[in-house]
Amino acid sequence: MNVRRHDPERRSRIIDACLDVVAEVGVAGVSHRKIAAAADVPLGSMTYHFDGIDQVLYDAFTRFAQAASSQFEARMSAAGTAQEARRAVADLIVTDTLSTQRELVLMQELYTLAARIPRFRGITSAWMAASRAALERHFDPATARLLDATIEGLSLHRALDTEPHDPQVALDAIDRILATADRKAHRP
Amino acid sequence: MNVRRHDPERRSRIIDACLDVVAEVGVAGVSHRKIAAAADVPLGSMTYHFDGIDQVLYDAFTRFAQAASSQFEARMSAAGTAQEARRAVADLIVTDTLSTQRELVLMQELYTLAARIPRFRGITSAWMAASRAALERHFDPATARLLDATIEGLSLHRALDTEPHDPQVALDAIDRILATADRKAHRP
DNA sequence: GCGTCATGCGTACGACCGTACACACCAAGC
DNA sequence: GCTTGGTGTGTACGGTCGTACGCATGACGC
Repeated sequence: MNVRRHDPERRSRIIDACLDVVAEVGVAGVSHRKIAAAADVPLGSMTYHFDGIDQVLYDAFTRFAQAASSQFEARMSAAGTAQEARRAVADLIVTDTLSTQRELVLMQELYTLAARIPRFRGITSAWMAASRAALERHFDPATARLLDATIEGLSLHRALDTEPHDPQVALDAIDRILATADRKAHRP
Repeated sequence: MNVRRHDPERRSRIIDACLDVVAEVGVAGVSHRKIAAAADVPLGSMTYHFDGIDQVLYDAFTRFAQAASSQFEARMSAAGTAQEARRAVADLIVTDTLSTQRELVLMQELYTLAARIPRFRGITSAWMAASRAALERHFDPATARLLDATIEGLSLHRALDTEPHDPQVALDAIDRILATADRKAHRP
C-alpha cells in the first residue's frame, strides 16, 4: 500500500489555487490547466483528485464560504455588549472578510453561480443561515434578517464603488436599523 | 454604397441573444458560436459587428442596465404620495424587473463582471446613480442610499432562496427604514 | 451593361480545452 | 530480490474556441 489514497495536502492546495484563479480571471476563465499551474501540480492530478471542474469549484467555494462564515461568527460572538455588537457589524462591512477586493470578487462569483445553478445554493444558504444565526445572538430575528440583507447590499456597493468607502456610512446605516429594533439583551 | 454600414437591426439582435445566452449558461459559458446561433446570424457576423466578445458583453449589459434603470425610474416617478412611493419600492423588489430569475441572474453576472473588471463598473455605477436619483425624488439622500443597498440585499436573498419570497418581508424592511427617514414631501 | 467597391459571410487555422488511459513509480509481502 | 498492486503522472486525442481572411454579393455611378 502506498502512504495514502488521496494526498489531502495536495488536494487542499488545488482548492486554494482554484480560489486564486477564480479571483483573478473569474469562473469564466478557470481551466484545469490554470489551476494546476497555480497549485504547482501536474495536470493529471486534477482528474485524479476531482471528478470534474465543477467539483473543484464546489469544494473551493465551500471552503471560502466556511472561512467567511467562521470569521463572521467569531466576530459576532466576541461582542459582549450591544454597543460592541453594533461595532462588530460595522467591522464586518468595512474591515473584515468582505473587505478586500479579492474576497468581494469571490463572493460575487459564488452568488452568481448559486443564482444560476441550484446545486451551489447549498453553499450560500448555509452561509446565510450561519450569518443570521450569528446576528440573532444579539438581535431579534427580523432585525437580523434586515441587517443581513443590508450588509450584503453595502458590501456590494463597496465592491463596485470606484472610490474608497466611508466607514461612517455603514455605521449610520446600522444605527438607523437598530433604532427600530427590539431591545434584546445579549444571550449569556 | 450599400444600404448601411452596420445593420443596426442585426447588431441589436445579437445583443439580445447575448443576454439570453448569458442568462442560460452564464458569462463563463458564452461563446461567439452560441450567441450567433441564438441570434440566428452567421458566425462571421460576430467579428464583423463587434471587436471581440468583451464588447458584445459590454453592449449587452449596458442595454440590460438601462432597461432596468428606466423601469426603476418609471416606477418611482409614477408614485405621487409618500405611501405610493413606499409601495413602489416594495414592488421593485417583489414584482418588478428584478423579480424573474432571468433578471436576477443577469444582474448577478453583471455585478460579478464589474467587481473584477473596472471597465464594467461604468455600467453599474450609472445604474446605481440612476436608482439613487429616482429614490431621491421621494426620500432624503441618506435614506435613498440605505434603501438602495437594502433593495440590492433583499433582491440577492430572493435570487438565492429556494422557497418563494414573502412580499411582507420587503414591506416590513422598507417601513423600518422609512420610520427613521426625514419626512420629505414629494417634489412637484 | 458593366466596372467598382463596401458589406457581410463561410471557412479554416492555431490555440486551448477536458479527459481518458497507459504507464512509471514505490511500498509491502514473501 | 522479485512480484504485486495501488498511486499519481505524462501524454495524446477529439472537440470547441476566437478570429483572420478570401470571396460572394449586390448597389451604385456611369
